[in-house]
Amino acid sequence: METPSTDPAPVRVRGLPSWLLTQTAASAHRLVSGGLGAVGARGYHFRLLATLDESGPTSQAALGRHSGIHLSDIVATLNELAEQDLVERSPDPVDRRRNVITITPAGKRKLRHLEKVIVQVQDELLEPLSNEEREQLVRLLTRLLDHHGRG
Amino acid sequence: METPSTDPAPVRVRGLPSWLLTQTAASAHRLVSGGLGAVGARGYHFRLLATLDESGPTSQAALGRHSGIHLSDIVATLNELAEQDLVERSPDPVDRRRNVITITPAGKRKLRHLEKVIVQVQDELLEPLSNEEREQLVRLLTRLLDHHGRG
DNA sequence: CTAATTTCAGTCAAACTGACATAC
DNA sequence: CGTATGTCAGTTCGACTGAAATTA
Repeated sequence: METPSTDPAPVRVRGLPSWLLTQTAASAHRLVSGGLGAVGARGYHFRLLATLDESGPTSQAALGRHSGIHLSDIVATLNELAEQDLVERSPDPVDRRRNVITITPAGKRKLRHLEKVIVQVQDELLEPLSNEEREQLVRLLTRLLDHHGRG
Repeated sequence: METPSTDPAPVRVRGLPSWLLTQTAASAHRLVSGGLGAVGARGYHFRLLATLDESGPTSQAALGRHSGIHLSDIVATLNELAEQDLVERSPDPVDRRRNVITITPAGKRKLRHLEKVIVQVQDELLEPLSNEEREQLVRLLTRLLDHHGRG
């Protein structure tokens, strides 16, 4: 129920980059989930709304390519967003396989709200680091991400 | 099935530390899972065996405190490890609530094997970074982890 | 025919919750 | 009594798989 008050891990584990990454990611996930959950959203909702807002109306397949979210999850997440009238699904007249997904005004409002939450969470997450250190971390992680994910 | 060949994320998302962390952690998890999965293990197995090897025979509750794994997951993971004779569960004579968990010789052999796998994976994970950068990353993540996780 | 798009029905690992029986 | 321990059954989120139907 509550945080146990002891060692995070054995020596052979706690120095491992992969462990440090997954653990700090778990912290980040706790913070993000907490923040978004407090306003009835979760990570995929934010990521999809942000992707959609940036790309303009698109197909679900394109949404998948631009968000890094799997197509099957796109379908499910869009169902949830559409139910709240944050996005609109309409058939594409020029290609009848496709749906055109559009973010609604309510969706844009929600997105702006979620963005505020997310920004606050970043600050909580990075609290112990100076500005230079934060930038350093972002640069290092970006390099790792650029390298993998083209695999 | 295969990697989509496009943008990882929209601008408002791809600079977020929380997103970078969870995505690099996902890469790390893919690599670790792949490596461990190839020898029939997963993260909890390695972490528990390592914790156990370091602490010597202990109770499950202590194991939970020292590994950062939830008690309920400890139970399930120990069931799996015991089934493969990598650990032994025996009742504690001085406190009959407790089980004393001991790593077996086979468990130690397995642990040594898993360690090799894990070390290789670290190198794959950090490939694009210099040694100094790797140390930097480890320091920054450790600071974050020390800060959070104390509640 | 092949290829792209959407949908559905799953799996999986990790983290976590709540309840319960037992023993200290 | 309250607290610690072990067990079980369950959820959540994110990532992922496989298959099917439709249309280009």
